[in-house]
Amino acid sequence: MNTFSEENYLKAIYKIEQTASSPVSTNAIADNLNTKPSSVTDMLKKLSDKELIRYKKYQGVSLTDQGKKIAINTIRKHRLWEFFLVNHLEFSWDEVHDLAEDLEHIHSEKLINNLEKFLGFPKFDPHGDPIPDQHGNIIQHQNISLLDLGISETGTIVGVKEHSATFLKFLEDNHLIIGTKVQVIKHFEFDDSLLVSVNKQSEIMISNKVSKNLYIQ
Amino acid sequence: MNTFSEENYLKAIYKIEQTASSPVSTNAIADNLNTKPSSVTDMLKKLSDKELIRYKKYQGVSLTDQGKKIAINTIRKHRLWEFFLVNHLEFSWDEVHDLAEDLEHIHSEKLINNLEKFLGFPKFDPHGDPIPDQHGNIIQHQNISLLDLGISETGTIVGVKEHSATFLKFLEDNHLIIGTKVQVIKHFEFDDSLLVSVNKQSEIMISNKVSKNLYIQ
DNA sequence: TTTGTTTTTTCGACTTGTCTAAATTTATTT
DNA sequence: AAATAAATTTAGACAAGTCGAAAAAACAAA
Repeated sequence: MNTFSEENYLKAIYKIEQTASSPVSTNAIADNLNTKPSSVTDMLKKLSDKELIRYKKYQGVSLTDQGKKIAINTIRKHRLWEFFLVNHLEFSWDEVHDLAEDLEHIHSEKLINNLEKFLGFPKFDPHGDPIPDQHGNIIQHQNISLLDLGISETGTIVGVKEHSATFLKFLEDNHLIIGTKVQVIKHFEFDDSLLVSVNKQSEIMISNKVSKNLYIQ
Repeated sequence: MNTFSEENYLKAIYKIEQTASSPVSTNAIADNLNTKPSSVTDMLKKLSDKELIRYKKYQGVSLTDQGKKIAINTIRKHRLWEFFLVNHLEFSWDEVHDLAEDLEHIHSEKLINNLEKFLGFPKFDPHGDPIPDQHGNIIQHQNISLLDLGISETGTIVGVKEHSATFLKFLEDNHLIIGTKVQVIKHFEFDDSLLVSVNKQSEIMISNKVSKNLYIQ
């Protein structure tokens, strides 16, 4: 069985692999985990010995199949717990991350599989991120942001790129939650802000920073 | 915030205080936690520095109000999680202990209070142990064992003293679960075994070891 | 290509929690 | 009360995970 710390490193490497290029650098991991490069190097040796990553000094790392499996399973737990907290325990989507960060390290396959069944096999967590199934299969995001929409085109909010509590609170305050129908009315080129119609009821000005962090379908 | 280990020590001290006499000895704690007396001494110093226990060398320990509060809160979490696992996630009462032992260390008051509400403010866990409320109040057990019942007296099983999986499985196999009505038919003095009527339907021979570990009301 | 900068690793150190072996204190027994 | 036994503590050691400072490697640039 792996430690909390090992799981966090594997998850970080997985996430960096998804966005940036492989192999993953020591500094990128340190940034992601708010730890120091020297600590990362130490852990990389350990993970390499366990054959959870491929690692050559100064060359960066990539996950092995086994490492990837653990990373995805950890993400699966995280997202199922988030779903549980929001849909059954009255948590809001901006306050579940840290708690799920702890719960994801509870080691019991039976627990997580039974929880998944109890929840009705949800496919997406409260932020619209896909929940991997028992075998590690994930529905991949399209990653179309609101910024990609042309004038008068419509879409539905299906996820967020940024997960900070402040951003999520902002969205909730402005009724830009998952499932909301939006239509781009105007695009102001000088700052890439958008005038958007929300659920055909109201209109709102959205900054570039917001629109690029909203996933649409 | 306290570490997992600190919480386990406080819980152990609390449990020993309940059964045996105060002050609690180093060896008793070591036995309870399957650790060595020298490790216990180290931790006692730490807990004493934090004023969670009263400790004088060679004199044993007792919990301070603050230490007791943490111990009870940890037990509260443990029992609420057990209730959740058995009543919502299809776990049986003999397989939840170790898992709850991990979940009880998740640090979030909101989580546990919302879980309690979701569960409908249960008063007893799956083994019949009382669940402390948010303020640390506990319904105290009567601790009448089946062995205390006289001939032809009846009672209802409300709890178990022993929590091992083997004992719990034995009880389940023999339909001696919480809520079962029992009546003592015969008492065999040579080995203190009992012939017991179960739910007025069947009769079963029960050894002394079993009867003294069943709580009745 | 030689110098300078950034990235990464090594080294020694610290914390937490554990252990064994030895020393000390308390308890028991004769 | 002295001797023995039991319980407890001390001391030194170890593993995990982290860090800062310094060395080494890789990269960039003049």
